[in-house]
Order: sequence, then C-alpha cells, then structure tokens
Amino acid sequence: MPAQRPRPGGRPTVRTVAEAAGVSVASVSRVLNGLTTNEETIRRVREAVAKVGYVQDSAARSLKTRQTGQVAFAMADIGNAAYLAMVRAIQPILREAGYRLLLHSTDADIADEIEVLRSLNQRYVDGLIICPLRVTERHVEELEQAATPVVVIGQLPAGCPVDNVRIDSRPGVARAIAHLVDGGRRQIALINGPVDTVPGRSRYLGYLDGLRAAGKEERRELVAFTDFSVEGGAKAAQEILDVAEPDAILAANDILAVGALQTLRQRNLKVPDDVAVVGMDDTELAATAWPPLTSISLRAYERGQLAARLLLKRLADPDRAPEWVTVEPQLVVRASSAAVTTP
Amino acid sequence: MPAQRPRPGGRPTVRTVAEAAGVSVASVSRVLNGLTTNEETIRRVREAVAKVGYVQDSAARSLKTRQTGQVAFAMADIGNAAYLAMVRAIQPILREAGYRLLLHSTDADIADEIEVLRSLNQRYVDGLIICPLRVTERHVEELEQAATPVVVIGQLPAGCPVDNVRIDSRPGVARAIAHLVDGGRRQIALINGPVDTVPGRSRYLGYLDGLRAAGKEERRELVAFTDFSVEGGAKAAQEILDVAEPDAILAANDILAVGALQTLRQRNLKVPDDVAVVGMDDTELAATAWPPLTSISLRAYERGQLAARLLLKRLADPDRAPEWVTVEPQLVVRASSAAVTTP
DNA sequence: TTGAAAGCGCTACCAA
DNA sequence: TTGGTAGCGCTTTCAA
Repeated sequence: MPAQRPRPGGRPTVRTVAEAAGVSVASVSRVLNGLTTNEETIRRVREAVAKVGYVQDSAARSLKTRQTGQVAFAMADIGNAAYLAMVRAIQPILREAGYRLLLHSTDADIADEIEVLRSLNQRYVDGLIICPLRVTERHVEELEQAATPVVVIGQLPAGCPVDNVRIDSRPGVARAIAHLVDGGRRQIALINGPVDTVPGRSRYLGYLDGLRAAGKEERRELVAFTDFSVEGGAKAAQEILDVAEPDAILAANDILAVGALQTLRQRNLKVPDDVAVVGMDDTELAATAWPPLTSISLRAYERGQLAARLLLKRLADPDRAPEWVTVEPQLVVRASSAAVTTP
Repeated sequence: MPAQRPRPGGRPTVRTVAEAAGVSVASVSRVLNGLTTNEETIRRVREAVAKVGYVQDSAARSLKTRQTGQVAFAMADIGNAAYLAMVRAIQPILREAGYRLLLHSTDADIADEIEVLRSLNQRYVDGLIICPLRVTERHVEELEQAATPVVVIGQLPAGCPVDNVRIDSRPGVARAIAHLVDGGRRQIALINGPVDTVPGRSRYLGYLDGLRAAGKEERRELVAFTDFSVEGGAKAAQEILDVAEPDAILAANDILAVGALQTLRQRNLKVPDDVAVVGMDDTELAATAWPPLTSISLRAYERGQLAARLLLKRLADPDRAPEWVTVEPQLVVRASSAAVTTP
C-alpha cells in the first residue's frame, strides 16, 4: 500500500501546500504560475503557502520547464577593468529580467572557452554571453551548435549566425593620433600590448592609419610592445625615450599609460607640456591619474549592456535573425593631451 | 500502449546511451558516477556516450542528488575594488573544487541581502558567501535557518553559529596613525566614509585610539565625512584645509585619498613633504597613484580565499562546529607617507 | 475551473 | 555486478 507518507521533517512541497489548502497539486501549481484560477482557490493556496512556508524547488522546476533562470558570462579575467565594466552592465539588466548571473573566468585559455561552450548542453543556464580573446574555427563550430543562445562580444567571422556586439579600436586609435597631431604633436610613439591578438593588430593598424592621414612615416624606434602592466608600460617608455624624443605617447591600455607617466616623471618630462599621453579603455585609472589621462574608450559598459539586451531578445524569441551591433570607439579628452602652447 | 517513443530529434538521455550500449540505465548511471562496474561495461558505456554525444542534464541530476554544483557570492557592488578582490580570490578556489560561481549584487540594500538569504531554499545553490554591510537581527535570524551553508565575511554578533571571516580596521587605523606620528606628523586629519556603518565607526575609533596612544587630543576641524568618491575626497580635503593646517591626511579609502591628493596638488602642497597621505584597502589605485599611496590593507583577497575554503570545508562536513577566522589589517607603506625631513 | 496522472532525466534502492 | 523500478518536485496535458 503506497501510504501517504507524512514526511514529518521534510520541507514543504506542492503536495504539502495542496493538502493544507484542500486543493489539488495542479491547482497549487496554477496559482503559483499565475494561470487562470478561481479567486477563492488563489486565496486558499496563498494562505497555505504562507502557512507551511513553501518555496519552489528550482531543480524540479527546471527539469519540467527546461529553463533555469540563469545566464552565464564568460571572459578571460574579471580583474581586467574592461570585463569588470561589462559585468557591471550585464548584471542589473539580467537581474531586472529575473535571471541570475553566473561567472566564468577562463584565464585567457582558449581550451577553457571551448569547454564553456560545450558545457552549455548540461543545460545549467538559459544563455551565455562570451567575450573570446580570439575566435578560432573550433569556436565557430561550437557556437553554431551551442545548446543555448549565445551572444558574442568581439569580432566574429562573417556569416557566423550568432548575435554579436563588436567594436574596432582601429579608427579610435587613428582618431587619437589626429587629435595629437591637431594639438601640435610631431613625434608620436606607440606602446602596444601583445600583438598576436586581434585587438593588438587593430591598434597597430590604427596607428599607421593615423600617421598616414597626417602625412607621416612610421619610425620603428617609436613603437614598443609589452604586456599589460604598469611596469611593462614604464619599461617600454624608457626604451623609447632612450633612442628617440617623442612629444606624445599612445598606450594600448590605461595601465600602460600610467606606467609611461611614471617614467616621464622620473625623467623630468612634463605632461602634457613636453609629452602628451593617451591611454585606452577609459577606466577609473584614467580619471584618477595625474594628470588626468586622455583615453580611447572602447565602451565596455555599453557593449555589456547591448549584449545583455541582445540575449534577452533572443531568449524571448529564439527564431529571430542573428543581430550584429557595432559600437564606435570614443576619444575622451583630458589634461594629459592638451595642445602644445606655442613657445 | 506506452510505446517506446524513439524521440528522433531529442537530445540523448541515459536511455539513449543505455540502448546504444546494450546495458541498463542503471549501469549507465553507475559508470557516469564512477561506481563499481565491470571493465567491459565501462568501455561500452563510454563508447555509447561518445557516439550519441550524451551530456548529463544538470537539472535532473540536481533534483535527485539535491546538489547543484553552484555557490553564490553576495556583496553590495562588484564595482568596489574590495569586493572585486574577493571575487577574484573566491572564483578559482570554487572552480577548482568543481563549483560554478553565481554573483549577487545587492546594491547596498539590506532588504536585498535578506532576500538572498531567504532565496536559498529555492535550492539553486549549495552554499553562499555573503558580505553584509551591517548585520541586523533579521540577518541573524535568517542566517540561523538558512537552507544551505553560509559563510559571512564581516562582523557577526557573538554566538551566531555561522562560519565567519572577520577583520577589524580599528587597530589598522591606529597603527597608521602611529606610523605618521613616528614620521614626525603632528596634525593628522581624517577623511572618513559613511559613519553609520560598522566599518565607519571602527575607523573613527581607530583614529581616536591612534591619537590617544600618541598623547594627542582630537580636533574636530581635522575630521570630515563624505561618500566614497574622488570628488568626495577632494571636497573633504578642501574643507579641512580651509580651517586647519594638517601635515597628514588619513582617508577611509584609496578613492578618497586620490581625491585628497588632487586637492593638495591644486593648493601647491607637496606630498609627502608638506602633507602625508594614507589610504585604505590597498587597491591598484594606491600603487598607481602619484606619489604611490601608503595604504591600510584590509586583506580583501585573503578574506575571500578564507571564506571560500571555509565554505568548502562546511560543504564537505556539514556537522563541523562553526569556525571564526580573524584577519589582521596590514599597513603597506609607500612614498606618500615618508617621514618629514628635518629642515 | 478543477483533479488525476503522466513524466521531465536522473540516481539509488532492491532483488537477482 | 547487473537490471528493473520507484520517485526527486514540479508542470501540463486530459477529462470531468
């Protein structure tokens, strides 16, 4: 005999509520999900819920509905200010829509990124926003057969049928060069980050574009590469200053720019009087540095917002055509790049 | 007739695998979970899994096992560098242990914090690390009957049976004052953050402790309060400098300290020659500011690590006694507080 | 509008 | 060691 086990200590389930309210579990479920129900039934269920302290079990609900109410964001490293800005943008939008946010730090590991994509068919999230460092063929493959909607922040190969938010730093860098030239700068140095990445290449090309537009030639001794750190920026600036006399330095990152500022200070070069400095990403660091740093904003916050909204749209309508959104870089001018005062 | 529906397009389940391998679903489950099984069975199941492209459904698994493989971290605002440091510390530890990390930003809203605690009995996570702004009676109540293990980062009332990582900024501030006095400073100002919080009060008390230890009296005109922003710090410094001549400023936060640096620069006061400056939290900002900022480290990263480890221990053994860990603040000395050079 | 019942995909019990 | 099967807690037909 399948006796009605009273489950004395157990936490309440729909059954418990149904018994307390004197209705069926189906009715309880209907009330809980706001389906058409009699006023009286609603009242009784509500009371019973309060009385027994019932809370829905999300695993059981997910199993039935095939929805988790969760969304993941995957990026290389949340310590990076740009990714942090994205998280700050994404979180409130998802939360507002009733989703919980799950974080994946991939440590700049391509294999990890692929793994995140594959793991989607464990169905622990309803969707994913990913910010890949590079997009390999494997990425595209996995993206195409991902088990849930995915929004990519970054450059995607043409024809990849995935929602996408993109930005190209190239014109941003070119514009910054124009700004420096307009301000009377003649010898503009570039401190770039790693160049074997898509953004690294874009920045370099933007630099060349800018020089060309100003009718200038590239001078190899004005270009340095390094990793993204204050020390890296300081050292790169030293290398350049040892062999050349730039009157402006463009750095691939605010962190690098701060390093450059330190070197300039050590050498008693005044910013912006002797040397102008421009950073990139427009992070908090740019605003708090001294002098305040002109910076090329890559709109991380906006990109995060757009990606989150794109994902919500996709979740609401899985059949809509993939949408690609492009964001323009923006030059945020501060004191560090003021025009030279004619002597 | 309950015909064996072939589910042609459906994604593979244990059933699909069982059929492909010619074994029972029970055997599939056993292999998947590493329980004792025949070598041959293991092989066949593995092959079948690969062949049909099977992946476990996490909702179904959670429903049975009552475990989610997820842990949440709740804090006021991930934009705050201290919380960010905690996330960076917590994430790899949980990940290593096979847990996914869920993020809750409560926007410094007490009701939200309570809600997070209550929502635990939806069972969408196996545990929670929370960093409350204040701990009210409601908090304690909810903590005591939380549906999953919770680790609190912050001050908990004595007797609250919950794992806890704590730090008291008070002795840290007192030590910083001693450091300034040792460096020859006589008029030490305090720019505090909001004082109606536990940390705000602690900092003020630490300031008084420090003065007393040095045989000094508090002078009201040397103390200001403001919100945590660069502008707030700058303005507070102006107010103090308008009515007094401090030779040192202690700020409740690196952000505030940077604001103070800006004001000092405007007034042509040299740091550290004329005025020493000390910040708090020892964030990236302290290291990149000019001059590099002495800062009281509240060890956010370490606290995050400890909390994560405490939670893992609790998850492994729910019956162990609650553990309280205390972390000591640490003074990180940089150029901004160098001793006065005797004229 | 309601209740009975099927079953989401999985694990774990029990008997063989 | 294995397979049959009950059932985790919920939603959603289907008939009444």
